[in-house]
Amino acid sequence: MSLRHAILTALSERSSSGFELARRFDKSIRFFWSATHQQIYRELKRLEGDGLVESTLQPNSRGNRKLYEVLPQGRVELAAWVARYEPPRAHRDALLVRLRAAAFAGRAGLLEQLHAHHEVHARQRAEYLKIAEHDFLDRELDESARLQHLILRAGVGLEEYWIRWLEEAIVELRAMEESNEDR
Amino acid sequence: MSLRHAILTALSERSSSGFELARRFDKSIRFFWSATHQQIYRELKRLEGDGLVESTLQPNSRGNRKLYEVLPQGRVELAAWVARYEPPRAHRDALLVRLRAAAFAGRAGLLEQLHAHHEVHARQRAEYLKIAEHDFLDRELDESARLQHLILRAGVGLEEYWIRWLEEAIVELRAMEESNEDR
DNA sequence: ATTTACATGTAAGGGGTTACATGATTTG
DNA sequence: CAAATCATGTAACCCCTTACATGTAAAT
Repeated sequence: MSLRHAILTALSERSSSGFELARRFDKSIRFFWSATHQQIYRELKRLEGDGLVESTLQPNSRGNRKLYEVLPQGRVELAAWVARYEPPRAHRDALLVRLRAAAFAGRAGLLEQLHAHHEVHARQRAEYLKIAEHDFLDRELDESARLQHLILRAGVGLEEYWIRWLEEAIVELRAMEESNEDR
Repeated sequence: MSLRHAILTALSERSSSGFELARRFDKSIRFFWSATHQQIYRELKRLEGDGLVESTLQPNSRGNRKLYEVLPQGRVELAAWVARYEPPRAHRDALLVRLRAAAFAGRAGLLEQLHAHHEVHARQRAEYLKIAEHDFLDRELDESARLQHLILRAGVGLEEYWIRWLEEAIVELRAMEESNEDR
C-alpha cells in the first residue's frame, strides 16, 4: 500500500492535480517509488472515496484540472503508516537471473547487457548528483531538507554500488570469453 | 516474465517437483528472484501448457509428487530470453517513502525501523558469507560456479551497502532527535 | 496414533504495466 | 489551424500476496 502513502506525502508537500503529481513522481519521487499516471489517477480516486483527500475542479484550467488536497484524516493515516514497521522487500533482479541461466543458456549478449546497465546507472548517478549540487550544497538545511538529502544519498550510493559491481562483472565475463577463445 | 525463466533455470540445474522448487527458491534463488509456492505451481502449469516443461507423476512418493523437466523448447526459450535486453527495474523502497513522509507525519518509530532493517541486512549478509565460505572457498571454480559466485558477491555487496547507509541514517536521525530535545 | 514434513492446489484481492481513448488549451 | 502540451480517464492483462483447503508418507 505504499503508493497510497507516497501520494499522500507528495500531496502534503504540495497540493496538485493528478497530472502534476505524475510529473513530480517522474522527476523526484520515482527515485524510491515509481508510478505511472494510470496508477496515480486510480489511487487518487480511491483516496477520495476513503475520505483521505479532497478534490476541487479548477475552473479556467485546461482539461478540467482537479486539485487534490490532503484532508485531516489523510494526515492521520499517513502518520500511522510511517510509524508502522514493514520488513524490507526482497530484491528482484532479472539480470542476475540471466547470469545464473547463462550456465545453461549461454552468455550470448550478456556482456552488452552489463554495459547497458552500467550506462543506465551512471546516468542515474549523474542525475542525482546534479540535484544534490543544486538543492543541498552550501545551504543551511532544515529537517525536511536533511531527510531528503539522506534519501538522495541512498540513491547515489546505490547507483555507485551497482556501477562498481557491473565493472567487476564485466571483467569477469571478459575473462570467460577469452579463456573460451583459447580452446 | 522473469519468474518463468527463473524456474526454467532452476529446473535446468536440477529437475524437481514444485515443492522442491519452492524450497530451492527459498534457499538460494530468492536472493535475486523470490517466489511463493503458489506462484511456482501456477507458473509450472503454464510452462507445461506452453510445452516448455514436462511433468511425470512419481509413484510411491508422498502426496502425488510430480517431477518437472525442461523440454528442448524450454531450453530454446531460456536462451532467447537470456539474450534479450531488459532495462533495470525501478527501485521501490517503502522505508525511503517513510523518511520523506516524516517531514509531515513525524519521526515516531522511524529510528526503531532503521535498526530493524539494519538487523535484517546484517543477517542476510551473514547468510551470504556462510554460503560463500562453504561453496566458493579454496575450490577450482568452473564457469557455472564463477557466475554463481559473481551473483553472490552482488548480494553481499548490496547488503553491505544498505548496512552502511542505515548506519549513516541512524546517526542523522539521532542528531535530529537530540537537537529537538534541546529546545 | 499423532505429529511433522512433504506435496499440491483454489480463491480473492491488490498492485503494476501497456494500450487505447478523449478532450482542452496554449503555442507557433 | 495545426501541433504540442496539459489533463483525465477506461480496459485488459499479468504478477504478487495472503488466506484457505486438502491429502500423503515418514517419524516418534
